Amino acid sequence: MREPMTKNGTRERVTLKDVARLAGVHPGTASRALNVETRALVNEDTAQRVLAAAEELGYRPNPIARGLKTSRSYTVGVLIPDLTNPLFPPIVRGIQDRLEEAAYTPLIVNTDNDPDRERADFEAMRARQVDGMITATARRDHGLPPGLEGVSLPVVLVNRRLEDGARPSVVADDRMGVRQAVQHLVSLGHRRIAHLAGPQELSTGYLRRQGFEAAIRSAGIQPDPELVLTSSAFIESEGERLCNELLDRESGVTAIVAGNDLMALGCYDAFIARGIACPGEISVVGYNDMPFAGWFDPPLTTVRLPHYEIGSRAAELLLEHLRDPDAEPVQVMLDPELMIRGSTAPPRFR
Amino acid sequence: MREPMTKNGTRERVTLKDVARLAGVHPGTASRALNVETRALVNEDTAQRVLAAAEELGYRPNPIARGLKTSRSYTVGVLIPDLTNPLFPPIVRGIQDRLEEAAYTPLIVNTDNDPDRERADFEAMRARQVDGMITATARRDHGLPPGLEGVSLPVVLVNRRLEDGARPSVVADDRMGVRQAVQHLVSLGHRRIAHLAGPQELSTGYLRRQGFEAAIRSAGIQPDPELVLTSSAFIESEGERLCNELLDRESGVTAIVAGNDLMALGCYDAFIARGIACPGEISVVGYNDMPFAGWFDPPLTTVRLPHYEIGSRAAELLLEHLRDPDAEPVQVMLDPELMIRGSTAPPRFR
DNA sequence: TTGTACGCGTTATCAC
DNA sequence: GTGATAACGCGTACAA
Repeated sequence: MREPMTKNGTRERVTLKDVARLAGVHPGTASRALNVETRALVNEDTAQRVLAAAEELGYRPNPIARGLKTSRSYTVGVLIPDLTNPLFPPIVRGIQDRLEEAAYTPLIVNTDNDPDRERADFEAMRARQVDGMITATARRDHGLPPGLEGVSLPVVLVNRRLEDGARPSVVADDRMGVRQAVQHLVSLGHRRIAHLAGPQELSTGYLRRQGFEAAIRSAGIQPDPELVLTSSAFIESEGERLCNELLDRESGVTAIVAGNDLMALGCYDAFIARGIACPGEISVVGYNDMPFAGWFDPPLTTVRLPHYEIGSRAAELLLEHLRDPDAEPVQVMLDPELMIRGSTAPPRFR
Repeated sequence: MREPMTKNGTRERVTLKDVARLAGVHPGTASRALNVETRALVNEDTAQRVLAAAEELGYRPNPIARGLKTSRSYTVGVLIPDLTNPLFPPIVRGIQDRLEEAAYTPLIVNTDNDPDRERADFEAMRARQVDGMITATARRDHGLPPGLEGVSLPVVLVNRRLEDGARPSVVADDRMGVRQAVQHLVSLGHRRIAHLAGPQELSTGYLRRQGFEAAIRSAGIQPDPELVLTSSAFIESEGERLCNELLDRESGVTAIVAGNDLMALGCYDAFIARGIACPGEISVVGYNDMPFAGWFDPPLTTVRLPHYEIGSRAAELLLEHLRDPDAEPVQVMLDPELMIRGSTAPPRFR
């Protein structure tokens, strides 16, 4: 396996031309032989010669040059709020793995949920000639940053869908997830169930609240506006604040459906400070099943989302859209699963 | 702000040629005017005309074409084992944030610690003309995948350093971290301290074991080979397995330094199964301070690494190297910090 | 100071 | 079935 070397020992990058020369054919022919799409156009024997030559030289096509010609970059922009939020790594992993199969490379940026930054990132990705975008940001807007709604670039939405179904999207069924949580609590005997909702400008915060209210009604329980509090962010401190507010009202709550796991942890904080036993005196359900939620004290009952699959399906939709830009935008909705652990128990009637 | 539109409403991509035509100059001149480096070569007036034209058309240079010419992509490859390992997101975040400031884009790939895959990814990145690489894989090899050691591409190592200091690197001081853990246990009164080491082919596993043995000796404790067990992976089940093995030996251990937090959790598993109280009967220290380690039962005493800073410093080193390829490779070592929580206590002498 | 011409590595469109 | 050639968008010697 000889490879061309320079004096300093570094491998020169071997180009199509080198392969063609070694195979004794024209570069154009080599290109056709190497490309699966066009291999049929070339003689079987010569094709094999070219392939062998490419193998021997360790030839790797240059995607840059290819992109210049095809006006495709084989690159996909991925907009996520924050990689250190444990929600997103599995989603990103799903995206990457699926994309990689198709020889696409993801360009990942963190927007920190800042619309301005999202806009800037979006432009930057466009400048980099991305073939499409996957946005895992969850603001309840048009899917694209303000002012860019009309841009004709394949975009797949994650965690969010458009009312008019104008863009393909992959979401988990938040209504169903919350319903499972509520039904679980109801089956344990709870009737005074509260919801600490996430921010209503995020689709997740909004839908889970909707789902909560619907589930309460369909359980035959009289909805009580006092029992639904809304946070300004999906964070622990907000969960603690709202939980304290709720407990101050002495409304007889026996169970809480938190907007997500972090807010559930905030409830734990409040319980400890007040000396309330969980699940003895009050039950809590989280949302997301973040890593190691089963190791908390008590182990957290929560709703698990198929994060990895959400990512891989999103990549899949984008790839389909790239193949056939005129295809109908598909809306995928995946089922969540309730993980019953130690933070929920029958209510203790006082 | 008019932009050329096609019938279907999509913006055409505007090229240098369009700008030149509108400004009434030759594309070459437009190129010089647009490029900050060469703007001095062009008449002030014409430069302004070109800039105005570019602005009006919303011109964005095509990095693909530029890269083909300059063989620079303003792109950096980032090799990490697995994004869903909670260790890496903050590191990646640090890398991204710093790189973004310098208008570089990271290309992130997961190697799953598979040398073959790492090699393929590395080649793919090279094909994409990355200007440099950051590898956060921790195998104790040459820094580059086997067979690629001689490649002349700026590379910064994370979590690993070369004996000869041939590549810039950023690491946390594993020896110091383990020493802090051991000293903490010794100051609590422990003398029979065990170490469940990580895989020895990973630099982290290796160095922590070294650090443990050194710390034990400098604490004036007679080293006991019986008390050092080595795992095949940094995972919970391995921690459990080794912990059971250790306890079976009835060696009078009162404290364990686990190779990382997951292995510490494995110890928890073993304790629960055997009805052993932690920290009452035996203490455990983890490593990494993974997210929410303080929420475990008991809250885990562990060694915190400056993950974000590790990432940003690595990016910094790479950027410096890109600016001045002949600069001496810098080795950065950052200090860890012991987080004392609830899994450690004085030994109960039996 | 500006225009010309060429090349980067690849693919597409012609002839042959 | 294969070779020749142009073109993708840009940067840069070189000439003017």
